Amino acid sequence: MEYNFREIEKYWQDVWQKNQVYKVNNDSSKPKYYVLDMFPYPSGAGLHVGHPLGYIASDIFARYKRLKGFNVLHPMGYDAFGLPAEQYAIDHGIHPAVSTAKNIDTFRKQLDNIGFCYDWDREVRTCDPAYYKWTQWIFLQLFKSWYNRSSGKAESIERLIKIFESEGNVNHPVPDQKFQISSLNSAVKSQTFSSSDWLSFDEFTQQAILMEYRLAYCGYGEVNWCEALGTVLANDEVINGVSERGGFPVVKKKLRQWYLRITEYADRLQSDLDSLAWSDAMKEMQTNWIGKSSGAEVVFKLASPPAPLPGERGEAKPSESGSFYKTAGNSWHILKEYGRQNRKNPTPAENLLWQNIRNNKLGVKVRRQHAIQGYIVDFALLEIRLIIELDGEYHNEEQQKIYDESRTKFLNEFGLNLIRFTNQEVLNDINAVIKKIKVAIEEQKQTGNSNADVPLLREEKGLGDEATPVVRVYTTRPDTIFGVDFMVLAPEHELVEQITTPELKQTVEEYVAYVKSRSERERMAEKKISGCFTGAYAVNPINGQEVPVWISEYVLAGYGTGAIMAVPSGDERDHKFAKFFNIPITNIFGDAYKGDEAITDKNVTLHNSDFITGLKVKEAAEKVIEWLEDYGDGERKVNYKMRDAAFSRQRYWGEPFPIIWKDGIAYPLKESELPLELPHVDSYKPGPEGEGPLANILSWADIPSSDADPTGLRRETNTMPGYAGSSWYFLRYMDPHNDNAFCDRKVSDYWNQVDLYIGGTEHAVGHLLYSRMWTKVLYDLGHIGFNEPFKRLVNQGMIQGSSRFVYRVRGTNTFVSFGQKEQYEIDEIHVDVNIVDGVELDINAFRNWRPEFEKAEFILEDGKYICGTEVEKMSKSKFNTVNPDDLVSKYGADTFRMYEMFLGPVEQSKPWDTKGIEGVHRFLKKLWRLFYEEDKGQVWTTELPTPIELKILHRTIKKVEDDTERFSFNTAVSAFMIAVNELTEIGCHKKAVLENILVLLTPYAPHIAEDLWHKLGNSNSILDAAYPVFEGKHVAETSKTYPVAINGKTRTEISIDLDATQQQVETIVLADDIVKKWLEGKQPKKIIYVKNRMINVVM
RNA sequence: GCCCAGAUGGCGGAACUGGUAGACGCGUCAGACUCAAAAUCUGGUAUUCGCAAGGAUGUGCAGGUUCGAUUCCUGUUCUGGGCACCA
Repeated sequence: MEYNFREIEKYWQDVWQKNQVYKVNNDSSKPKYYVLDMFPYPSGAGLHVGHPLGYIASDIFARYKRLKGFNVLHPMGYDAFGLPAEQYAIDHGIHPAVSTAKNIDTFRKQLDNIGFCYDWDREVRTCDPAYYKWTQWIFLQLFKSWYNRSSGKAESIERLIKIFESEGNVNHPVPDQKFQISSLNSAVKSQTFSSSDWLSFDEFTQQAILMEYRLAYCGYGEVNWCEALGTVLANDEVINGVSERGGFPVVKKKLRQWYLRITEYADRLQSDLDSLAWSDAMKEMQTNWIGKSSGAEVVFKLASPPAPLPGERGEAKPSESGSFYKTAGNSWHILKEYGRQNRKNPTPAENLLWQNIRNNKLGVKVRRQHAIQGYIVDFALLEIRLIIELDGEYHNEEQQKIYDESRTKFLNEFGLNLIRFTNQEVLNDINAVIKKIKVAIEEQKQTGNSNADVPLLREEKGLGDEATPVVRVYTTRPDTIFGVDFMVLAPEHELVEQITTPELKQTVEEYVAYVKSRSERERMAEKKISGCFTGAYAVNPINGQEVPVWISEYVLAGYGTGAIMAVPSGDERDHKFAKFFNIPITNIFGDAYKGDEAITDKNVTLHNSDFITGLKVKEAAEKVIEWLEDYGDGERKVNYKMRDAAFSRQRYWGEPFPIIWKDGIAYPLKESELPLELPHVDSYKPGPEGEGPLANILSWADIPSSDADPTGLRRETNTMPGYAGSSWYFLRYMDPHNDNAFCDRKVSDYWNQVDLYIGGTEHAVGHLLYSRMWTKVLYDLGHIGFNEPFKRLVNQGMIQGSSRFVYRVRGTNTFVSFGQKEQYEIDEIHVDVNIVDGVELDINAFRNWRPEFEKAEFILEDGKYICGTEVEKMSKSKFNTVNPDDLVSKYGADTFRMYEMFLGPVEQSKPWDTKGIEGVHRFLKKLWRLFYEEDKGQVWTTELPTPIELKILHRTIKKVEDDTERFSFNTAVSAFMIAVNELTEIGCHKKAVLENILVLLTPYAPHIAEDLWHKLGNSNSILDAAYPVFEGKHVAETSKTYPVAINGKTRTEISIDLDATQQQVETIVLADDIVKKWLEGKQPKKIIYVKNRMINVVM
């Protein structure tokens, strides 16, 4: 009886299906284990050998866990929305739903071939309305929530509205600092409003404000717009500024877009990484993506240009925030300077109070000696409009009282409340004073901001200061502030136009236009230094130094404030920039700075830096931040590199947004109206102005008028991006048929987190961050009971394609072999790897491959045509894909599974090579022969095993179990081979040994294991057999053959008892002839003996 | 440019915690069986010097730490993945 794998595999796959052996229950007395694969995008090319690598690994682990007694959830589905299906539809006129369904069928057949243990009852498809109903539903939860920074979690927008109604937004500032509430009836646009402000706003304004808080929100963002194709392009589709298809120019265009406010979760996404069993590399990538940095935001005022002589310059250009070139009036500067002096010389009481209330100790920002409308107040809590005054000594009590009253009255008119303490009160019982302040703050929060007509205070400047334009820069190195030599703005910074002097206007505009034509990646990758002076100067707040303001593409608008203070002596890029443009460099590192390289070492002491001279980075940074906060010229700031996630696409094949627009307000659909199904279209052309194709379907997009809503309702015509459906699919598998919830809470409580997630590193920052965020939102809102989706993550490597090339002599039909290609003008052509044996082309197969090559002529070398090779991504267009079906039909699923594992560690990327598959196939045949031989028939027996056989068995149990646990599947396969080789060698055919080997083998080669298991007389399925238990006694050794090295070089081997002492070992070693020879009669310096490892004689 | 990973015989890889470098498999060479082939089996196979015994060299490259380094450290080269609209 020979190993007829085709028959066996077909038979058992049918039996397993009939008996529904892979069906998983949501309740079980066994412990649960959830093994998940990253589900595939069902591309038209079908499954290639790279796909199953991770699937086989997870299948092995799932089966292994099942043998170990777990209730294992191991599902599969399809990430079925996406660009390629739509592009296919544009090119071939086949509807994405049709081509996707067809592709899924192919994938399914291919997956079934390999014999996975998926519970297919739980399959999900993201493009199925029953599925995306819940994607839309979760989107609505995001839309209807905001992130409460006080409680640190997502909460319902209803609650936010209640807060606004009762206290305005003083305690919950707008997340986006750039946002200004334009409807505020005030000379000063602001981010802060009171409860009465809120109540006075019209619905449009209220909704616009709420939009600034929603976790899913609408804003404006730039897209790649290709006028010629009339469509928005993915970054992928843009190459060097032109479209991949057709090579048409691509420009940036601003469009209304949906976003997810993932930045609010930055901190939690960062800190919760600690709880995950992911590789350090993966955590590091996410950490770097989130990019948390702490530093300072520093306010640089723009230097006023020299006062124009009368008549020399026309009217100064007024700006929106007041008149730009006009000074604010002399009194303001005098007051501010006066305040500054006061701060430098505080009274003891002031100082004590300041130390106790500074820096958010009250939860409210406090400024001291702050100028407001002609007065300097001692402490100003501008956010909540509370002033704390500390009275000096009473020279004239009566007069002081009158003065205080008038001052109080005056400030009250500006909506400011006052509390007052005496010096004595502060000095005698500071705690009582703090207590009173806290009470006042609470009261103020409850009742404050009642005077809606009064212009709002701008937190950063106070009243009276509006006219001076400022640039805020973000820096992670505030300690280097004395080394600032210039400032650089991102070319798209909003102030650029305003500050550029007329002489430089044209140069700046040209430079900005150049930068706009470049992608962000090109800008970052650019080695050449470029930039442009604006003609403006900014004042370093710390030393009053005026520095030139430049623009350059190396400063990105999206990061920090889009502006940097450049410190050439302390930053590599700033240094190169200064050298390139000959900007004088201030050295703040003394002798450490040699003039040719910036000093980025953080252990260097600062020089030439006023009050931080002599300090090191950390301490100096603290002092500078303190100084900036004291003087109101900046503040401590935590910054993230991560940006909010763009969540809309101008495409057809994605989830429609359950949103209806009316008069510029987004209204969510009711839950009962979900799913909002994707309408059928016949054309995939984009809508006018770059909107998605849905905009063309007026019958769908424009909602018919009715009496209740007479006009103006229009559906959102963008669709959701690919990662929408994949951000939560692991939850749907738990409860895939539930029509009342995305997943029943009881069920998600049972299955809980994914215990093992296997997928590629290419998802390190996209999918893996988004699904973490969605999980956290669902957790915050109480829909699930865990806040991380994937407990353990294993990254499978990429199987690359090994491409083959032929070389056609240009303009002919002649092909030259690899060795002679240098002698001709040639075109390199990808050739199908399946018609190349190694590097030798099958010439006949090539002629038959495509009609155009039918009459091909060849110039051979040594009678062969040798192809060129290159390792590339596996893709249909490169003709380097290998179809697993071919291998399965030739060698069987068990061989294929084991070979994929045998290739190397799952985590490692490697090019595919089919060559070695024979070896694995031979191994399975050899295994079979332990049971049955062709001529003899059954050879297995029921004899009792010998100690040596048990040793082989138990060594294998240990090795395979350990290797499976640590995902070292390639070495486990090797252990099986060793076991079978050894058993063959000693002629062991005993059921007692072989049966156990079969159970160990089940996860790897389930078909042959099940078949032989039954042939041994078992009637139950091996899938639920008991995993063999390792017993150390069978493998125990009493002695070991030690390698003996002389001076670290192995010279001989000596067998020594394991319980020998150092003394005994030394005696044995020194008595050895070879050791004696190498010692040449000398005494060894020392003998290193590591038990069970090695011996080293040092001379 | 930035972030992450990798580099070991002709090839895929092994060496798990700093302790015999090359397990296992492919390929290849020699042999057995055979009219022959396939299949199967046996033996050799890092490079190099040597008839052999034995020696030297060797884990991308250059250094360092250590009795001992594929493993740790510093620098460097190349390859792969990602860099926000491919999935």
